[in-house]
Amino acid sequence: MQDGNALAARLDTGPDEDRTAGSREKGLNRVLHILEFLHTTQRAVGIGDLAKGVNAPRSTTYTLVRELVDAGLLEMAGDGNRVYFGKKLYLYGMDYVRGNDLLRRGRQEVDNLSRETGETSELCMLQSGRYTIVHSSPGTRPFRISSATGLQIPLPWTASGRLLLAGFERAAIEDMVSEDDLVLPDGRRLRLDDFIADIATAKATGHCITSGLVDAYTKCLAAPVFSAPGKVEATMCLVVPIDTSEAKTGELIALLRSRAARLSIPG
Amino acid sequence: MQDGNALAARLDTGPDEDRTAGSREKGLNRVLHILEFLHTTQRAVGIGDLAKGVNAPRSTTYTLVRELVDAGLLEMAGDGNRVYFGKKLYLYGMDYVRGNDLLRRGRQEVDNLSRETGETSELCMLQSGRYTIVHSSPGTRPFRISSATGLQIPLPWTASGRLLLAGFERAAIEDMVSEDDLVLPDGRRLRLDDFIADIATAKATGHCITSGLVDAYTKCLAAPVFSAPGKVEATMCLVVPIDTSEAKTGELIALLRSRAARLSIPG
DNA sequence: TACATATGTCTTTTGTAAGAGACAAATTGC
DNA sequence: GCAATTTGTCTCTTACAAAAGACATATGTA
Repeated sequence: MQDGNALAARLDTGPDEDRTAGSREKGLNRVLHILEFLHTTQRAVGIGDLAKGVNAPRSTTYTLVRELVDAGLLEMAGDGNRVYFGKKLYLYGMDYVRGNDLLRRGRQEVDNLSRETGETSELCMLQSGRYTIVHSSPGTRPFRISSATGLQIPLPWTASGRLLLAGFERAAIEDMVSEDDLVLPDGRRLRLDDFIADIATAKATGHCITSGLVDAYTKCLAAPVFSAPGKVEATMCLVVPIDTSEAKTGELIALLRSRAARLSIPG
Repeated sequence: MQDGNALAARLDTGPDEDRTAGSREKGLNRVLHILEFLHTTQRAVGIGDLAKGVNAPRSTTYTLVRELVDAGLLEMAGDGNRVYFGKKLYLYGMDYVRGNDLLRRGRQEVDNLSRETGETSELCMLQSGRYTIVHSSPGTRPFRISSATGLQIPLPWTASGRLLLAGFERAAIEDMVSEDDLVLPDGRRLRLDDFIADIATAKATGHCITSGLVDAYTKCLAAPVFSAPGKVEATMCLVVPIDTSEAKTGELIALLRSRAARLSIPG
């Protein structure tokens, strides 16, 4: 079977995830990798590069790409031998939005919030154990704090991450957080226990503030959106300069909390 | 979807093209059918029903659904045994929008147009040989003319359809239009030659108006968006009451044309 | 209470799709 | 000009995924 994979052998309990690529992968898996790869590149990619990128045989990649293009999930990009996401995915995505009150209203609230405050605002969710920026609206500051929609960031780097994990057991949290996730961009290393303590605090206070975690210049304020009592379904957050005054920060947190509460299912 | 329409084009060396569902279908095909099925239902579906809906074995369906849910393309809906589109599809869809100037700006223009005119406005494109409403913005009229985004309508029923086919040869048009497509909702039957003549007219005049085609109460005004000289990439259209005056119609057509021109690639 | 119909999981079989590799035709670069 | 690389298509083999079906619960309904 999995002969000599460099990674440590796992107890069979784990649904051992992300293998970069194996021999004779299932077609569907290859497709999932292709989509994920295009999501990370954020641009049209040549089929050859795509094959390299997902570590799949060229012949297989050609076949799959053709099928996906025929189905409309992918489209050939302008010059002719590059592919990117297709209209079908856009349509399915809109279906998702339509069927999802929280997302639809959340997008609206986020847009409002960033317009009112002038700060970058985001709607965040847990996406199969990963922190995901589902929608973001840039502030009006000259230095835009960029964070693309769909970006996946380690949970411990964010204020939202602390809130999103509020309902989980320690074991579940350990599963979702890898060793690497605890290392901040500047090299500092969080202790897992500290992180878990932060989560408890966030749960208790009903909001979370982190300073200078992903970068040295910003503070992140987050408030939870509940889908049921105690169940954090999403968070709204604001990204503000790290030197924002105490008073102003408090004001923003209050605003944020009230908006997030609006989105929550009453209960 | 390209399923068992009796009149599938046999131009290419189709080995054994698509049947509604054969035995031992490829997993990827099953997935494509599942997605398309969910798109038509527009709601969460039980796995059993899903299996019936796409005419796939239950065991296979369970397996595929689990994989898709794990991947985030589908999500289990609230009550527990229903599935619908997942966040990943939304994210990919947003990627598509981001990488597609025309769509991004087109959505904007459509929203503006319907706000300014009070009429329902739509952005339409050809989606693998099918007419597709890519974005629509409802007007302010009490009787909303509903037409969901992503809805697929036979090309001959629409004004946009006549413009979208402007660049194609007769043979290509015949391939895209089935006999059934020529039968209007009220039972009337268009002649293919008339339709093709309409297309030529639309191409020549640079816009198209149809009255009482899909229903007896509305008129549809459409203008082309060009991605290159002569190449119609999309259309913008307005849906107005059928008794809208000549003068008002002319006004709206002029507005529509100018907005569509804005979207076109200059050239 | 039985009786029927759905849900979810597993095991076994076999038809076939994924992959290796050869090939011609473009596209590069020197 | 001639190599070196990349692109797109095609053929053949076999590892393995799709399907059938048995099984153990639910859920419904007469």
